Amino acid sequence: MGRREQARQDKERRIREAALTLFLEKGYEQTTTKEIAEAADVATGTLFLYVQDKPELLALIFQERISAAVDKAFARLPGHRPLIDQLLHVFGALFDVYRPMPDLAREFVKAQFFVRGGKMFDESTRFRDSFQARMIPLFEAEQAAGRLGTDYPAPFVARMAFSLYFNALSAWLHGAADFKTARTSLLRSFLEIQMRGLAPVRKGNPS
Amino acid sequence: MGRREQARQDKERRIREAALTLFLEKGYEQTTTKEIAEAADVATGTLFLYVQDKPELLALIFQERISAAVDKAFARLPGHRPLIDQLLHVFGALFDVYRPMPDLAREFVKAQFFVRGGKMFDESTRFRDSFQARMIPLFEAEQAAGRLGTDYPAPFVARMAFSLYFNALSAWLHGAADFKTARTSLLRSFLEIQMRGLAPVRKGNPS
Amino acid sequence: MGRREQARQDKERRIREAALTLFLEKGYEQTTTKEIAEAADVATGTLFLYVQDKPELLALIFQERISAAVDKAFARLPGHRPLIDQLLHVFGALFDVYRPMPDLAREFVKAQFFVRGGKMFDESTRFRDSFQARMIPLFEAEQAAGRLGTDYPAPFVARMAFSLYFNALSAWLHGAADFKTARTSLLRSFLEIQMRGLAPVRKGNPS
Amino acid sequence: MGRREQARQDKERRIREAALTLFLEKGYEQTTTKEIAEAADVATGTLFLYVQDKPELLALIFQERISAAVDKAFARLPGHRPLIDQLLHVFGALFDVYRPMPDLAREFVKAQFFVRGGKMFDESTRFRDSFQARMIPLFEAEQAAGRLGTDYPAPFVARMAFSLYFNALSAWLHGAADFKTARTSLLRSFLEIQMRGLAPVRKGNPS
DNA sequence: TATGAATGAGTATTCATTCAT
DNA sequence: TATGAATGAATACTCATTCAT
Repeated sequence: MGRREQARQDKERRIREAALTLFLEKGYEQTTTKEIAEAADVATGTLFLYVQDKPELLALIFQERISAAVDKAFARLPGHRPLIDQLLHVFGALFDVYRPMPDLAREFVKAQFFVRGGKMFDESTRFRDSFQARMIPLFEAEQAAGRLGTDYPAPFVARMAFSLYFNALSAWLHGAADFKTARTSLLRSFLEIQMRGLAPVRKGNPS
Repeated sequence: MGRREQARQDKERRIREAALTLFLEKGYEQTTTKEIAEAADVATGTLFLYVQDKPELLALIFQERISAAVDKAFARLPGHRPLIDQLLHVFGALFDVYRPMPDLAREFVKAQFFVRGGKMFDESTRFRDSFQARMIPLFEAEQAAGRLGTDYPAPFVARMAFSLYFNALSAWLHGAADFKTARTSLLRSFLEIQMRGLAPVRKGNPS
Repeated sequence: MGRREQARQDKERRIREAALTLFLEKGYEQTTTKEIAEAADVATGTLFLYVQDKPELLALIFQERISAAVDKAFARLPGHRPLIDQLLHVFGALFDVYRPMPDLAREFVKAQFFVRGGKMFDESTRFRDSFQARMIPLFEAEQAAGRLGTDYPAPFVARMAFSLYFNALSAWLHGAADFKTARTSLLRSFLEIQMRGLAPVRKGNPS
Repeated sequence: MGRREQARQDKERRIREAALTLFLEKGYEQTTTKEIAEAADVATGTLFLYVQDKPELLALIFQERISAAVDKAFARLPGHRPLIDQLLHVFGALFDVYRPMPDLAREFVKAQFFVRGGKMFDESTRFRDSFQARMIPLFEAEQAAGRLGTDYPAPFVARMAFSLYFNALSAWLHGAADFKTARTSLLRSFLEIQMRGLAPVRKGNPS
């Protein structure tokens, strides 16, 4: 029971590590699946029992990190601080996952963004959905506290926030902004404007 | 003089038309440059006197349409209506360019978005810049009229607006929203929120 | 006792049926042994306890049918009719086995005809031999009755007849003749000529 | 003018020779197209400007030889001798083409016999047709001379003769008969029987 | 008998692009 | 300008078969 499963997990770990090492060393395109299999000490065919195709190796690498980062970010959420800081805290955690490997990150984002259909598309959709789902309560709480208007439903708000994060991330990945600018000022400005735009309409507002 | 130039333009037109026809018929990847050359009735090598590489054929197809659409959109700008309607008018014109060929549009966006360096990257950057430059006056006018705050400079505002447009477009291209929803309600909501978030802080506002 | 054996036969039947179904549905090459195993509800490895390799699945399908058809054909041999009708009766039975699945038949014939060595080659040789052996008495009887010359030994005659059958079959399988033409007129003509060519030299024949 | 064409023919020759050499050295399957290209001193891609696929390299090798052999055989036809000797003369020429390279011949025959559609299928059909067409006059002459019956049209007779040749050839290629037996006695017997079977019905024959 | 995870061989072919003419 | 023959890089992935359990 444990034996079989353990062997499996061990193999997957070796594959993941070999892929990461080689991708960082030689770049994604320059690395062949055969090399990865060799480095992981499995047969070429075995690799494809663990992933469906090469791009999925990227997913294998990032999804684990992203999951962990998101879990940690939500666990340590600075709930006493303004919403915008909480958002920056969470999105910043994502930025930090990508930071050490911008080239690979670009490949990963590209693969997720432009591949249609397939396991990877599904997983990326699932991630986005679940991520947004975890943000919704934050917006709902803000609405309940009267600090956020209710003209737009919380899910829509979450989605837009994610879009803004994605734009800031892209700006960095494509060289339009350096990491710090993108992660801090660009993202913050985007979210500030969004939050302001969603502020509740004050009663008795002099027109 | 005109003779030479005319022949040249005629060839380019044939190439552009052949490329479009074949791309729509068989898809971008499935179409070979040789086929396009044949359909355009030029030699294989001649094709590359008119474009630098295959992706540039996509650009050839879209840039012309986009330029025309943008020029027309700005020429017919409904200046008397609220800014948001003007923005929707302009961005909507871009949506309409892509509408008849979503698959090709996805390829084009992908090529522009994820290719780094090269003529195409430059042109795409130039387009974005010039497009945003044409929007800046709109925002400046709005600021001058006191309908838009000055916390954020107009260029930044224009850039964010473009990002929101791009997100709405992507939502359609990736099947997250149908065309009408993306072009109309999604884009409008995004921009509404942005505009509200950028509203000037009213003086004498009771805090 | 019966239990074990019955289970075995049941599995083989399931494998045979799954293979046939899938081969007809998707074609021989397009069907994987894994799919067959799944459809037969056995493990991938189990399949290879029942056949040695993939081509043998073809044999499994055809040999059963062919054996039955040949047995039946010889059992119902129209012994009172001319030899040529008896031959057509027997060869026709083979044609009828292949008729419902020409594509698969082509694969089978190819595998038998061009694979050298191996179990399948042996079985195919054995089949041909035994089949010809069953025909030999027919020719011998004809010779004994003085209706067939004795210049060529009956085994040789049987072999040539089989060759002619094979040619007619091939003509159909390769599209040079439709089924009916191949099975009826082509085969009949071939055999008629052969039989005439083997007619006994009449004594006292005026030269 | 001659320059271009000459270069082309030279390249084709080099490819053909390289292919033959390597096929004989290492076997058809064991030889890679890349090796052939290298040996012929052309780029890998260039190879495929001269043939459509690997099997066609076989055709390139054999068709030239076969054409030459057939032309020569018909040119030196022993017209004064019995038809059967003329047939053996022609078919024997084909046997002799294959003799020095039985393994390659088997591959070639297989490729021709079992590939459906494509350039090779067409060429093989064309060859068979044209070959049979050249034999037809022989049979017609025989019919005109009253040495061959007219029950079966000459084209059909030619076709059957070809079938018999093919069977004898196959017998050799598959090890059922050695070369000499197949080429001489097997083929001769087949044709003798056929010719006798097609002998004219003698008038005034006592029934 | 049965399982099913693991193996690993194995290369023809395309096609964007160039460059000698 | 135009031609079109020539170039050559470049690898992910399948799947029949095996074998440790």
